[in-house]
Amino acid sequence: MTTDERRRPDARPRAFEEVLARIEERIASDGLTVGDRLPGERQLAEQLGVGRSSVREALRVLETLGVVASQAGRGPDAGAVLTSRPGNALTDLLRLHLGLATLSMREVIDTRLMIEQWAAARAAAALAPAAPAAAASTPTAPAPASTLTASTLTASTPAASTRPATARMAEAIAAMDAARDPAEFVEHDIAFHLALAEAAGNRLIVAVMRALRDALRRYAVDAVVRLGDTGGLQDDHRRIHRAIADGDAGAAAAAVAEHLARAYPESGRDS
Amino acid sequence: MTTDERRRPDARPRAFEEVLARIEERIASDGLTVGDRLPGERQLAEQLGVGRSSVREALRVLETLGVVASQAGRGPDAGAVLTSRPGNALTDLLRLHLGLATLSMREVIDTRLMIEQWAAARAAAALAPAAPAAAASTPTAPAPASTLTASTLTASTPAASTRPATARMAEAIAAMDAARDPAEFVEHDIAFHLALAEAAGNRLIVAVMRALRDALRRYAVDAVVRLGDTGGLQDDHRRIHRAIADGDAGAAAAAVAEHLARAYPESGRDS
DNA sequence: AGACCAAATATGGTCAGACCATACATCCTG
DNA sequence: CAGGATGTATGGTCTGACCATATTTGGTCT
Repeated sequence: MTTDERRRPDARPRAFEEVLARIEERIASDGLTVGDRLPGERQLAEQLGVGRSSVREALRVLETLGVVASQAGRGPDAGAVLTSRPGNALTDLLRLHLGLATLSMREVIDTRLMIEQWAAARAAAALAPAAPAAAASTPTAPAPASTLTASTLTASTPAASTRPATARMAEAIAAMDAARDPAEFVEHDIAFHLALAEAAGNRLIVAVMRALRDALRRYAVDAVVRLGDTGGLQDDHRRIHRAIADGDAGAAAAAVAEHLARAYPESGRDS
Repeated sequence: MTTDERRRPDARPRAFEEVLARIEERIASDGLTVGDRLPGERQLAEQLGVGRSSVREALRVLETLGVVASQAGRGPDAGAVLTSRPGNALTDLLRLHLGLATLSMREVIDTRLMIEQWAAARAAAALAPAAPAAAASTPTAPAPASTLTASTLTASTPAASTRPATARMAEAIAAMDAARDPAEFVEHDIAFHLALAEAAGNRLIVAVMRALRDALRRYAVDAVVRLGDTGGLQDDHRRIHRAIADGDAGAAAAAVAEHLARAYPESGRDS
């Protein structure tokens, strides 16, 4: 019984893979960055000595990975432009693999818990006035995390990231107070926790967090409905926000842990 | 300023996107799982009323996301088969976005640190209640975490996951002792840390960890070369392994923290 | 001149058909 | 019955054509 390994163990690379490699190579060597345009499909095909369809397959892969975006027509924005949207790829990845039962909801939730706690502590530490004088740690505070412009990573919410993350957390809390139904509440809840992740200043974490929350959206709505009262959750949110704004990493982590225990009471086993 | 948002704000879906949706729908409704075959490209094209090239683009996307694998020829394994390899997608994602400077090495490393510590504590906790016996012993009871068959997620190392994760950790330590050069050492070091992640029993974490380590491979080799002596690292590895085998979450987390401080002494640098 | 409208053009999106490479299935032979 | 020759289904690739879209260009009218 072939466990695996049978899939293309050696096989000579397919044409589109060659194209993929050449484009990646060109990005690295020519120092192309976000916003730059790639040659047109026809031109690329001729340059690389392959058919246009192979070029298109390669571009499709790059688009899936959030590296390029194509636009028809003419002008500066037309053609394949280098972008930077790993978020969608992660979201698709989670959704599909959850559908295939390769991943369980439990695993996704656990991962979210891990990130949430780390991000809270990290965000608080980034905003802390001065280091607690702990030898052999934290050399030079690199740019106040919240200054980080994660805009290039935001998937479809362009408005975000214009203000400090802590401010957006406060706004999200207010919006949750005003929410009229669970779905709306969850929407702002996601914004709150996303802002929390951004406050930690790590774009990879933000992208993963966004994908996780997207995958858990429905689940979260059900949880809110089941809870009924969102007062406790809001108390938690306020406590988390305050701890981070105060730069108290310990309190932030503790507040998040409490919040998650409330939101995901059943430490349900696998599935 | 083109903040964003201009890219396909509404635009009617492209043919391959429709195909993608239909295939995903079919997976969900027909309850298809890993190992099942999809109809041939020509047949799919006819069923969905699109050209074969559109079907191929959709399949390319699914292949990129690690959901299908195609094989030419004839027989039971030919055609597009549902698989489960999110790992490659994550690896490609990281590599490309690192190349585009969308992500910095610092962010990747920080993420790795987060996962590593969480996994260590989690792995220890998973082994704590039931069998606090020695490592690589008593594969009897269905140990909560280590029993998890992550085999479906392993990218290209099919041999793994056959034995308890703690046993593989021990083997990796031995292999590192026998390593003759930094590259070889790092190879087994990756195996060690991957086994650690697997011991935590979360396939998503394992997939992410694998991608992170792949992205950091070169960086890790340089670090080992710079360090010169690997004795300290090995002491750490042994301490981590023991703490996990003993089910001591606190000690495991502490040991990992120490190890990482040693492996990544400085935290500047990016790119 | 300036404003406005029409044609040219560049670019991705899509399809149809052909042919090749691969690998199993089938059948024919000895 | 063994073993090779042939058949065939499947992905891989190329070519060429045409459509849709959006900018660029240029001409025309006021």
